[in-house]
Amino acid sequence: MLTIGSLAKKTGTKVQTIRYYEQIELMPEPGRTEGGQRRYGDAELDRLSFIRHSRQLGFSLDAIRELLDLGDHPNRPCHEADAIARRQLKQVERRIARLEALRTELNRMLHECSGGRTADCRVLEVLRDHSACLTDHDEIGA
Amino acid sequence: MLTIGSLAKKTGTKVQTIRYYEQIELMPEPGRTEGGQRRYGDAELDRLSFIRHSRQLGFSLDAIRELLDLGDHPNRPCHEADAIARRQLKQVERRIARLEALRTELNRMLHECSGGRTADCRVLEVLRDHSACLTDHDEIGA
DNA sequence: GATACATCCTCTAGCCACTGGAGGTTCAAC
DNA sequence: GTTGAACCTCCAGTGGCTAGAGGATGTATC
Repeated sequence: MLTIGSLAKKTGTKVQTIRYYEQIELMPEPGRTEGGQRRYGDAELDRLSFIRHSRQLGFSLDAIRELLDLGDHPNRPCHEADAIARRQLKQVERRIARLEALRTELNRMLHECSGGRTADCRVLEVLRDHSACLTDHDEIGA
Repeated sequence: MLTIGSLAKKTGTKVQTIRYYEQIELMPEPGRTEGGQRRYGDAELDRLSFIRHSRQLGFSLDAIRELLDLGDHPNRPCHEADAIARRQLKQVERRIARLEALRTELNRMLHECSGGRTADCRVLEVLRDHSACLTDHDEIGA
């Protein structure tokens, strides 16, 4: 039986995060001691490990909820899990493309800056004037 | 003189976002009509364009605050703006590296999945067992 | 059995950067 | 004068946690 603290340590999660997962019903309500402290078993350890690992791969909590659900039905066909992962991959690829455009633009900006007064600063100038940009970058944070 | 709606349209910002920027003092309080509606001039248009463009390049609102401040002091040396942009570039590069690792892992996961029952699903299995991963990916969302 | 003190508990609020909605007012055109 | 789009303020919610207050519990040591 694990306390919330040792479960946290084993999974690299913060204690508050575990309680948060319980609150949003991503983790089940665990058993308690007489004094009211949470105690966890192996099932919970596995579940939390799954969640954390999925988070590290960038899945949203909603996607993880779906994946956990699929894992509970071992006889269902697997293409749903596949689809979720594929969706995640697409999102990652979109983000990479976008960040690469930003990298290009930032590099160009920095490259052109000669290091004089801010009045002549290319960095500020580019930011002031979008038309000085070579790349399109319309969405924010995508 | 622009209404908040036309300023929004010109800069590709939502009306609420402009009011939000005013609230956090990123945009100044504009003049008002007798009836209390906001009216904007060219200075505000320029400032908001600068802000939006910087956001598109991924700068945080705090960084933008600094950049705007620098723009107001044309005789100060420019290396501060440079440093902010360089910091931003570093962050973008870190994110790209991290996302590329995720892409690799997701691809591998999907590639190994043969499309049977969820009980045998490689996707779920990899998520269950971190040691099946080739890459390290310890931070979340970096 | 007492004491120390790390860890646990609940509850509330905050982070970022917005976004949406309720309920009411103003502006411009016709 | 009337319509109706656009404006106003205020409040709450998003995702995914994180931090802190103020108090209770659990365990090791004496």
